[in-house]
Amino acid sequence: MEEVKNTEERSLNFIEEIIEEDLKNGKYKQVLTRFPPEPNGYLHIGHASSICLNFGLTLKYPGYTNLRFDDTNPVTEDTEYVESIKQDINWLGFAWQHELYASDYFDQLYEYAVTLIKKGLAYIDDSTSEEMAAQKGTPTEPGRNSPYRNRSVDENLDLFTKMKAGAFPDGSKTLRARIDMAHANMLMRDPVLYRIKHAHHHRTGDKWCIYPMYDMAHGQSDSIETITHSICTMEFVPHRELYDWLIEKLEIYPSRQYEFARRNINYTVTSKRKLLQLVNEGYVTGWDDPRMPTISGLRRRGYTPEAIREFCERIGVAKRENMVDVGLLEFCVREHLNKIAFRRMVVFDPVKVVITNYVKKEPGDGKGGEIVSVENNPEDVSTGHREVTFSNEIYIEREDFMEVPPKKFFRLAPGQMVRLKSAYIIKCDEVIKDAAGNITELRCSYIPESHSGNDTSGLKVKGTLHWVNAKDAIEIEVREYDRLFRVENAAAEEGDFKDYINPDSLKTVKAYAEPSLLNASFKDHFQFLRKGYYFLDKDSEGGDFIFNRTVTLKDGWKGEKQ
RNA sequence: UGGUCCAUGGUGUAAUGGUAACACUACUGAUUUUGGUUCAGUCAUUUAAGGUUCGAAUCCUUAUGGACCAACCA
Repeated sequence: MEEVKNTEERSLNFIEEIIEEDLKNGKYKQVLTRFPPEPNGYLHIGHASSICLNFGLTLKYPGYTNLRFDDTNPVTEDTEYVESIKQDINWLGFAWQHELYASDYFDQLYEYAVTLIKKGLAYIDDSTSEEMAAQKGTPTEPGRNSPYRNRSVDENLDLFTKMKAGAFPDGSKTLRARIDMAHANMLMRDPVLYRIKHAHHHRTGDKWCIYPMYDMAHGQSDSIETITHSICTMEFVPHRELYDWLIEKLEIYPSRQYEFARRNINYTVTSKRKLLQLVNEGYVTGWDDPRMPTISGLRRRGYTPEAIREFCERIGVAKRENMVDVGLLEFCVREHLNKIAFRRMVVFDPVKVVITNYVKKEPGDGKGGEIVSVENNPEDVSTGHREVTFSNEIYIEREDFMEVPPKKFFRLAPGQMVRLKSAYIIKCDEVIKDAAGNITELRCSYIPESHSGNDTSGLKVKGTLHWVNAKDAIEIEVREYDRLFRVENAAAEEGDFKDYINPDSLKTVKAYAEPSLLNASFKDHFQFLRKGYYFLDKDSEGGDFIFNRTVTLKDGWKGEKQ
């Protein structure tokens, strides 16, 4: 008898609940969302959450998602950012329905402003920003009306036309909504709708010298595109009242705004302002520095879109303050990379091992040695095997040998045996040191019957080491990255957040690798056995091979602590 | 001292008035030719106090704690 399949449906997040309700009661037939970045910086892991949410929703429900650049502030925006944002969204695996810009709507937005003026709901204010701030009041005290608040509709229309025509200098006038200077919501105290900026816009060039503010553009753009669910982060909650007010007064399509809590991740910062500082002040090499939490940084570091999407899925969507452990992101990337990464052997800090009783001459290269076969990925047998040369001189990791080993040291030590991955079991017979007492060489003997795959020695060893053949190992550069900050939440610490940067976030080392790494490409992710996951860096060129450490392997060994 | 939003293990989410669930982390143990992977197990009376109810994480009240709001930024 077949058991009833217990397909435990993943529970819905609060936005999905709203959508399912809207769909069920016929409020909408399809769901339209938008991802609205401002092209003034690169996308980061926090944006990935929003991207996965917005695009994910319309993959799950009928409808589509627009990409809309919120480009209403020409002085900070640039096409470089537009290009990087498009690339990052694509790389994450999402496709937008329409590529749009708030600046596409500047003419319409201007008409909306005129409508408000005609309705007596907006006026031209000559107050300076300081005067305006003084009039604004505080959260606990009401504000005062601007002396320009009661200009006639005709005068306002005339002034606004002249503003558009360029008759006034920057900052000399604004268009303000006429709402209520005593409103409990500070944003409703006659917010600025348009300001004068004689600045070149990345799309509209010099056509405009007045630009709408966020509140005058965002909801209206949503409305023009008939976005049904306009999803943003919690800091926009107070804006919702203004969002709704403008839609109501303008009598346009009623898009609705919903807010969720932005995701904070420990040991990093996700604020475009702070990330820009790190870039501009040289703390990192660029927006795509592998230490950056940007999508481009993560990509360069070796993260995969699958891992990032899985991460966003796992952290979910909610409204409460949060601080996600970066360990979860690392788990997600290890989980994916474990399935797809090619295993390779690389020795970082080599110590030479001479196998004194090894006399094989094959395969006849004159140096002695043989070829062993090593699986490319034990998690995926379809990836097959590769050939690696073995000889009487190899390198192993210096830390894999201890002259006086602690209790559960399963690696090499005098008189102790270990297996060399996919090759033989060896035993350490003698330790050679230089005058200063540094170990320069380990003399070992191997067990001829212990060849991997057809071991008849009957020996059982606890440890298996990675190694490279000293006679053909290639030299590579490895960039070992660690968390960018020493503290979980640098932004919340005393003083400048940059004081908490981890000075050891990058260590560049030389390492010795098996020659198969010469074929590495940007399509491949690697696991350097017993070390971590690595990805070719774009700085590699000519004969240079540079690898970024994506993440270490989980290390279950407690070390020497007894 | 105004308004708004939020409060469930160390972390992130679930439970939609009916036995607090899942994942990550951590710690045990098993398996392993990666101290990886895999597998098994351990870790909370839901911020507090009242109330409604046969029954409350869920509804109500109060308190407490946190976040956000006074750019011509978004």
